[in-house]
Amino acid sequence: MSDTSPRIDRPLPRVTLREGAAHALRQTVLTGRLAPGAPVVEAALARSLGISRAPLREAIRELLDEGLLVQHRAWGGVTVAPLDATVARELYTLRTALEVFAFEHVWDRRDDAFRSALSKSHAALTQAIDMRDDEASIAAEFALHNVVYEAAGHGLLLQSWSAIRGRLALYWAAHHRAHGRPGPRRDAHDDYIRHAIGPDLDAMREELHDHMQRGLSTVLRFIENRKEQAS
Amino acid sequence: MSDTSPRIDRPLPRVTLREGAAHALRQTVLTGRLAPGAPVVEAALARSLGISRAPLREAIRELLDEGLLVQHRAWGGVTVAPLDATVARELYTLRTALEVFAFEHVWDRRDDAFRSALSKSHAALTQAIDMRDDEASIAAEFALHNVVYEAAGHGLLLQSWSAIRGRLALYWAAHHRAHGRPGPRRDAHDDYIRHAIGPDLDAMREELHDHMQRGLSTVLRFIENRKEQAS
DNA sequence: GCTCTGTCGATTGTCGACAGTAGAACTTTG
DNA sequence: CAAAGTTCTACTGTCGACAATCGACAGAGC
Repeated sequence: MSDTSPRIDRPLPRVTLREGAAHALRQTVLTGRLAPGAPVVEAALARSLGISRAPLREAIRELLDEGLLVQHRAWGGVTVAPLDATVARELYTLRTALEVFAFEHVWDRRDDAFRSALSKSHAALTQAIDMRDDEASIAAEFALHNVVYEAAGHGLLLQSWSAIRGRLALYWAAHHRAHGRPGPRRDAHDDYIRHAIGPDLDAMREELHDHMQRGLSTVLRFIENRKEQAS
Repeated sequence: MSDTSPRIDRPLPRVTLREGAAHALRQTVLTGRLAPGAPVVEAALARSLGISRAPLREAIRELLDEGLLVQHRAWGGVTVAPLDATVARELYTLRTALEVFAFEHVWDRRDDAFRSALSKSHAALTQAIDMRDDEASIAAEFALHNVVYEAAGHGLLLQSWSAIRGRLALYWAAHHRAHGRPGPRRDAHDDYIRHAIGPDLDAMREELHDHMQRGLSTVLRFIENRKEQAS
């Protein structure tokens, strides 16, 4: 029983309107077309997407769980999550813990595929920075860290990381729009990669704390500037 | 401008059908009235709850995010999450990391209120075990660990813990129904409390790893027995 | 003038009905 | 009898309309 049909890598995603709406809404938030704090009105949004409110509501619930939208109480309406220094600090401290955990898990299982994926994504990040493509830089940085989380082979960890990643993207994207130069510095990940491939796990732990601390400082400075600019 | 109106403890909860349905469905899963692996059919459930499918669907999405339900693909139908040894291992390893993180955060801020809440919930747990009230034992153990997560004052951590807690409850509840004696051993948390109040953070870290390892072993044994019993 | 109350418009929460899909049951065909 | 094709059915995904709720505003009463 040979199959004459061409091999398909994976069944193409039967996309529902809810999934499409969630994706579109996510992009709208991350590109800032809906600014932090802006109200999200169901009827208007549904009309603009050309769908009914039912699937859109489910998509909104999805983004609420991701932390990109917030709802204060029932019938209160939902808004885009505002930028907040406390949340930013929590993002980076928890992210540090998760990434340390990821490295502890992957450490003894690091193979050539891991090292190659790491340096490959690092090269892509460097190139994106060189080309002054800020949006690509952000995506590349996510991809770089994603390599580690994927390699850990820990489903629950991956899920927790995803929950954080969404919020993080919100801050980076806002930063990106505010300045012309939003992406990470060109050499920001050199030490990170070096230690990630190296032999010393403790050194990697320390590097992670430093790396995150630097990232957090940048975000906090941005938030502070933004606040006094608003006043 | 003194307020003459009577003091109200808290604004009465404007509960929506979606919230009510989510709560009811969660209880149904955790009490095993819907066993792991069982299909969840919208129309039937909505009828039995006396509501329409729209709010129920949103409630189902909520439980999907909590990991209590799973959906393989669109139009595939959702089922109660099955018990799985790999997921159990992930639950306990990640939980260890989170709880270590929580203690690191709270360590220098431990005050009398913290210590009192801890010993209080420990007493409640011991009492529930003595009274052979298994359901109360589980609730009390959650409450005990919750004290730590709350005290850490880290919103994002609390959220990650909640995501894990739901799944954990699924395993504990199944274990609870299978055996007559499901709750933790009477002295299982003695060392935990002692170190949590004590001066040595490193000792607490080690105790956490041991504590979780013991819990994981119990759950894994249960899953294995369950599997061969099914065959 | 100030406070309270009733009303209105806008928005969210809910409903019943319809359309589309996947899998089971059945029929056909070699 | 087995394999492929064809209905059938139960279910999920989607829709438009209705009901409940909130915030703002205007008018009544003091």
